[in-house]
Amino acid sequence: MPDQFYQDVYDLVKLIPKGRVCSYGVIARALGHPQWSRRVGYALNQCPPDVPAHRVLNRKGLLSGKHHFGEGIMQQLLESEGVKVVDDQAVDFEQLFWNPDIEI
DNA sequence: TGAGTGACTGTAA
DNA sequence: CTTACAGCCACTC
Repeated sequence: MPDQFYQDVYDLVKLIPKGRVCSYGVIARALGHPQWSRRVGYALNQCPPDVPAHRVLNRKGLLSGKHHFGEGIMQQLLESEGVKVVDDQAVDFEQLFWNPDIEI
């Protein structure tokens, strides 16, 4: 049976604008489950090709999932979209942050 | 069934 | 401001 939460995660991540970033907890909260952040990570672990999971970071702006993308792939994707990454962290993370509750 | 692990977060110090 | 701890859910062995 399809997992609706996973689908909702994918749909929301697809809505993240190019060059913007978001966090697992915010996505979980936007879907009505503030404490399912770890589940969001598992959902993104399925990693469908049409889901820009590289725009999803942890709350510190750290590229938690870079290891799952491959060596340097996640950072390279972010850099190509204009998001500068230094020491596995997004520069101006707060400024680039995309809040689905407000900008949806 | 229970223990361990992980792409997390909020709060306390 | 950073670091440390506890809580949270799902999956695997």
